[in-house]
Amino acid sequence: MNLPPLVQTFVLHFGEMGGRWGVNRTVGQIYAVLFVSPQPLNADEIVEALGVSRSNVSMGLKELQAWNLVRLQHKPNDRRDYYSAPEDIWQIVRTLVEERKKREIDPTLSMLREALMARPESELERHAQERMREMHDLMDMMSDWYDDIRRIETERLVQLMKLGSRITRVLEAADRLNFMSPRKKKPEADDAPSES
Amino acid sequence: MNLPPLVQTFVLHFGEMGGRWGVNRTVGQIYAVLFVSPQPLNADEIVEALGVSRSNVSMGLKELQAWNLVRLQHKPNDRRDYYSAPEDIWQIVRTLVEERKKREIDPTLSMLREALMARPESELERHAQERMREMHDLMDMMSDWYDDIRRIETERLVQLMKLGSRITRVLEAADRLNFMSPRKKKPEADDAPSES
DNA sequence: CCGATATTTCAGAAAAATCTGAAAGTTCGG
DNA sequence: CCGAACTTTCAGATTTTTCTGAAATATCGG
Repeated sequence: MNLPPLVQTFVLHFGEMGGRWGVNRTVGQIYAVLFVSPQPLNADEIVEALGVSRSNVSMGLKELQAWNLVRLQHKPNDRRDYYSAPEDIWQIVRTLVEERKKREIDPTLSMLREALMARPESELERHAQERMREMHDLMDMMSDWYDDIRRIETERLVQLMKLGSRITRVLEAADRLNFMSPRKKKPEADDAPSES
Repeated sequence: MNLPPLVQTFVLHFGEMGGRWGVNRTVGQIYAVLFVSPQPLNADEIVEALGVSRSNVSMGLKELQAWNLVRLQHKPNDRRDYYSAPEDIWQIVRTLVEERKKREIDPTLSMLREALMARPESELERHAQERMREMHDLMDMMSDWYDDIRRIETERLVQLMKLGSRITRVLEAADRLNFMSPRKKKPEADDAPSES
């Protein structure tokens, strides 16, 4: 591997982490190199940087394209393909979340939906199905939530995150202002309208 | 494998998914079985259900304990260990997020912090470090955000999720009402944390 | 169409992970 | 302290995943 130590540590770490994130080590390393590179790189430059085989890089780039994590571009008078990671790191996060949802959540949701159609034949199955329903409902709600907030623009998202748990105070205000649809919250002990 | 078809599909699916989530197939399957089981199970019952070796189950259960995903309990007049998944599915989600953060985010953050200390020796390193800083800042913010919202109680979280993107409307109100006071800077590594 | 340049495919090699059975370890009542 | 009932450990077998080199395929300017 032919990289300055600073970059090498970063690349190796992403290689390791890649494993936990559903891609192999090489794919993780390729992405790390692209991420820190000031310009787009072609496949041979990546081979040079990482010291893995050309074919391995080719497969890795293909996988990164399947994940929508890299952009392919060309230089004038150069037939080679050049790849880069998006400038905007928030865009990267969005893509990552989107793709992981597509690969993990969506298939699980559809498996659960199928399972919930079946008619339980025993008490054991009845209980199992009950648990699956809980899981389905939770994931379904998260899925809806994601579909909703993914449309919020980045700056607003940052604002929300910085607000953190103080959001709940805002939520109390929301209750009072009836921002929320049908659900009604039980009022706290309040001195204004006391009966008995 | 000795399970009703309904449950079997669920268990096999979680075996597959387990791989993507940093645990092996057997661990995923064990958890699936515990999740749908009406009572706690002992190791031999799991062996029976999944048709894998006793030692494999033993290692799987050990790993699930390392993830804090199972509870160990005992029955009167029975020396065997009985395992169960928590009743509360939200508790399961919280644990999963907590542990995944611990294993993926935290190590990455500390690698990045290290890398940001180094002095860049070239333009290439300078740019790489710049990108790492972007990544660090984003992850750090998410980490702070998580530390903050994890303390919100479940019911409130559900309320927030149901609110979805309408939260931005509330946020506009927040701007006007000046809810956003200057945020307390998080304390640096300090081993004598004071009560909230 | 040719030859040069570039990329992809893929069968088998290499490496990594998972799983197993046997043995060792632990804990208990008596 | 013993033996029965359980659990854990671990070296090697098995399976799965990853990686490579060689061959095939594609694309371009001339």
